[in-house]
Amino acid sequence: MERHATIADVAALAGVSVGTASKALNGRGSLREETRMRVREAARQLSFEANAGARSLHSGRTYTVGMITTDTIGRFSIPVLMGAEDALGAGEMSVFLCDGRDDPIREQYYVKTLLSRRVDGMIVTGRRTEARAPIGANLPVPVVYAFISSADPGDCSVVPDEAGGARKAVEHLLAVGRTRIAHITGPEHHNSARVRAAAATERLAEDGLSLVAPPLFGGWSEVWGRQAVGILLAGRTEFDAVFCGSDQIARGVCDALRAAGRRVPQDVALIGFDNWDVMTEACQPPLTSIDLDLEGLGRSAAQMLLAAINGSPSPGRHAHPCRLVVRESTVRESTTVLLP
Amino acid sequence: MERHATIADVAALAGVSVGTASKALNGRGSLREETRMRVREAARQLSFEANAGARSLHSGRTYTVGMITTDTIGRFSIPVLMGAEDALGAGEMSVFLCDGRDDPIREQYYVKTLLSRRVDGMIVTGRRTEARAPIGANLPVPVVYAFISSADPGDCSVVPDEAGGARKAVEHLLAVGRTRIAHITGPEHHNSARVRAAAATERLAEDGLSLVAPPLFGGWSEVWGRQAVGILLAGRTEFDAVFCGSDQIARGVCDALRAAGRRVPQDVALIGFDNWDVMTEACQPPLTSIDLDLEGLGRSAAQMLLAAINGSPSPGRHAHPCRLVVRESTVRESTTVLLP
DNA sequence: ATGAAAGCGCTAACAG
DNA sequence: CTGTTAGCGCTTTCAT
Repeated sequence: MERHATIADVAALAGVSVGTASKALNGRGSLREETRMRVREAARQLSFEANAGARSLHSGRTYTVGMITTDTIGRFSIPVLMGAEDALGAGEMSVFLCDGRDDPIREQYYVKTLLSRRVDGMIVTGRRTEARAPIGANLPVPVVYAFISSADPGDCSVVPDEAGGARKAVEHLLAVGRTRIAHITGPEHHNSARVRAAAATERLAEDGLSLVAPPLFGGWSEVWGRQAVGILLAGRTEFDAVFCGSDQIARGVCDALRAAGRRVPQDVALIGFDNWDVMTEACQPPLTSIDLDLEGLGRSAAQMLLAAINGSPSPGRHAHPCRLVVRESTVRESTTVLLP
Repeated sequence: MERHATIADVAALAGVSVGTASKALNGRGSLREETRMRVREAARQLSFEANAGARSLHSGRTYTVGMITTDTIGRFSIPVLMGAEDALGAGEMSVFLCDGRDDPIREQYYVKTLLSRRVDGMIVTGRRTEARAPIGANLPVPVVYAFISSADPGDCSVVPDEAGGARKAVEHLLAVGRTRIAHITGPEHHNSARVRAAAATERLAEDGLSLVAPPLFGGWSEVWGRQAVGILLAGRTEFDAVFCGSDQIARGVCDALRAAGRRVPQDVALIGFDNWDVMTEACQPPLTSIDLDLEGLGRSAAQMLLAAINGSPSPGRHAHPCRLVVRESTVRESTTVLLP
């Protein structure tokens, strides 16, 4: 295990001063081409990599951003994280990852750590779309909230347009000729469940319609989806479509409907939410769903952060549009189609 | 947005020299308690956080490790990552995350980036358990491979004991009285599929038994699980248990068996692999599975890295044991039981 | 075109 | 007990 070479080692090997070596390596100043090459060769030979910490003492920048997940890293934070990593990587920035584990103490510890490492900015993300307390007041670096949002309306937050997504779901069901729509979703204390239910109701009202029954709030799981169908069938309500708050619920609904002898989509059109491949593909038939475009959201958040770092912040709450992805649970024989 | 305060600012505000301020803040040297408090108070007032980069110029350490995923971050790398983050966090270390995206160029770029940032060590992980080319030769910092392994047997790799896991699965089926066991698994070109199939076969042979049919290689999906049951039923082979290479396959198998009128577990005992909650919980009945303990694996890898950083490397390949998790797909009416 | 020297923020000797 | 000084690795004037 070799030691790290310093620029002094390189200079010595090339027979020049450190100042010259620095210029040669960074393409500054005016040097003889021959000298430049000699230094470059020495650096290569020693596997020299400039010490970023020392370097940032001058530039004041670290080309690093911190990413804090408030709760545990999971299915929702990953795509956000990847999208952000993508956009930041293009800007030659690295990402520090910090897993908050729903622990405010841990979170504050990480904020301090990131600040001491002089990150150029921070992205805060999490599993729920609920607004949360700002991660700190008057921080010396810009912060962007992605997926979750900050309770301070002056902070920059990028959130999925869940209401818009729910409206798209309803519009699609209407477009394929369904009017007797039921809604099965997650726990009422989840912001997402409430927002989506409200938006669906509202969109139906615009066409003079309403849900065939009040929204069924429960859990986000397949098990709940199956139970909910039981409840729906036990009531005498007729329905020709079900809009579900998650793909897992939809999958459960689908299985239960089939077990009860109802065909999807002929008798009942079915649409989920999240566009989670594991569920949409395994569902019989494949499931139409609403995609949150989390990767795009993460990318967008990162771009706003980069802009803020460069002096052009985008304060406020930014809604990132959802996408409808049509599959056979709403339209027979369709090949998969993406609509904007 | 305030600027970062320097220790000079703190010293000035407290009316002492920077040297004294440094000692006060780090608890070194001998200072009057009053002075120490005065400096601390000044630091607090200015929200001073020592510049980690400048600090590491002296210590030579950054208290940072880099984590590179060879392929994209996903369901398998997350728990590894979290386990590692856990163990490293306890050692006051931060994690740099780099997403390799299966691109060797990208990967090498990240290795350089991490080295220039003077990480104290690196963890390399990925989605497949296959051995991969070392990430670099003769690097100046220790490297541990987690989940995946390095092709160089001298490198430190921590991998799940998949063969042991497959043996546990078979032993459990034998323990609940099944002897006519089928095996449905992923693509044959996947190392995991081959290893698990071979180990299952071998374990049966130790009891003078064999699989009722050659392993059915296909995909890792539910769809393939359902298809495979069709194949199995079309042949005239009798079977009283199915060991599946993944939980998704098992879930598909379960659905198809039920559709064919076979009861799980009465007619056919069913066991999966991965212990992925989404599948094991939604399966009817809940699915017995083999848990790779990826979080423990990540933790273990991180501990080895910490040890290596402190001068005690653990070269070679280390197998991390799998755990059997019993649910109702193999045992009726059981509450969930964990076996070692 | 090149070298010498100052300084980024911090710590650690060494004086006083 | 406290201040001064040197130096970590690098960049950037300013001389030469």
